[in-house]
Amino acid sequence: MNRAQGSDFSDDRYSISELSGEFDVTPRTLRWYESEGLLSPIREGTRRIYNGRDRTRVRLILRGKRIGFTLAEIRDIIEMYDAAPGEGGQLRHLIDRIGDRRTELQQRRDDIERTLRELDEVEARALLRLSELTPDRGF
Amino acid sequence: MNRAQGSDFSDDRYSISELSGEFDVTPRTLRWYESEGLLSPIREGTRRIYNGRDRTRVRLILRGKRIGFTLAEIRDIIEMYDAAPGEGGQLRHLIDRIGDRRTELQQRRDDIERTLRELDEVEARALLRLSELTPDRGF
DNA sequence: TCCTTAGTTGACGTTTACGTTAACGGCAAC
DNA sequence: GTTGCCGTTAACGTAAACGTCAACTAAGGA
Repeated sequence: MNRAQGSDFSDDRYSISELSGEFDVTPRTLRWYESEGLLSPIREGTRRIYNGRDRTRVRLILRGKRIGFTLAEIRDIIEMYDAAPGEGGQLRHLIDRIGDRRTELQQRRDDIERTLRELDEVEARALLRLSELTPDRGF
Repeated sequence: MNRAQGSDFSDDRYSISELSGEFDVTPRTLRWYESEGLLSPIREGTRRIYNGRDRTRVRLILRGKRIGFTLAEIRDIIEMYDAAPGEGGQLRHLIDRIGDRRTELQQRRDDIERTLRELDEVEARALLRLSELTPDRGF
């Protein structure tokens, strides 16, 4: 297997400014995510050291934000990602939670596609009016 | 054309409690949307009277919120919907704005689909572990 | 040794999108 | 005429997600 290359290796080391620089967020933001239980960098003395797993999580967090989830929801989703094997009841519960999130996500996706189609219409009308305004002189 | 039926008729009349009840938001929320320039019900004395157009807008607003837009962004989008015919420059500007929003929406949709696929994987692993836990006794 | 750089912990400030009283107005019913 | 009921404005409160200092520390160079 091919070392590094942005894959999720736990022994990669990033300072807070490296990681915040890479994702274009402030250090404050990463500290906030940590205080909300979304990241848990190890400490070296007093300083935070992030690893590849933290880096992956930051990516997931930012994607979650783009989708419109709150940090609490994002935490909930990420926790499902690395849920321990667990016993039967827990597994069934996990599967239920996944189902709920899937329903939400599908709803959002449908909302987005409806909006996209509406924008298509608005654009089509605008293009039509534009073509009426600037008659085609056949160049 | 077929009267009423929830279509966008401007002479439909709704009180604030009717409209808020229908969409399961509080009156305060509708007043807030008005203060932010998203709704503009007429007044009868001091009371607000909403019409079919307002009703449609509430639907659009709530959909925008589900997608994760702020009210300012939603206002921006809705304003594009009923942009006046306009002259050439304005039309071209409108078309640019539509392009920007489309890019955003597509990005969000992609984020959603990535997340959906990840949840599928998590679910598949959970189902597998579950099946290992509860051996199929062939009933 | 002193300086710079990078990082730390508070703690208060800010924006968004409402929630929550408070105090009042109008009108129909009793 | 007063009791509800629905509505109004005004104003302060709140949760989320950071921004923005301030004051301090620790490590590494010149």
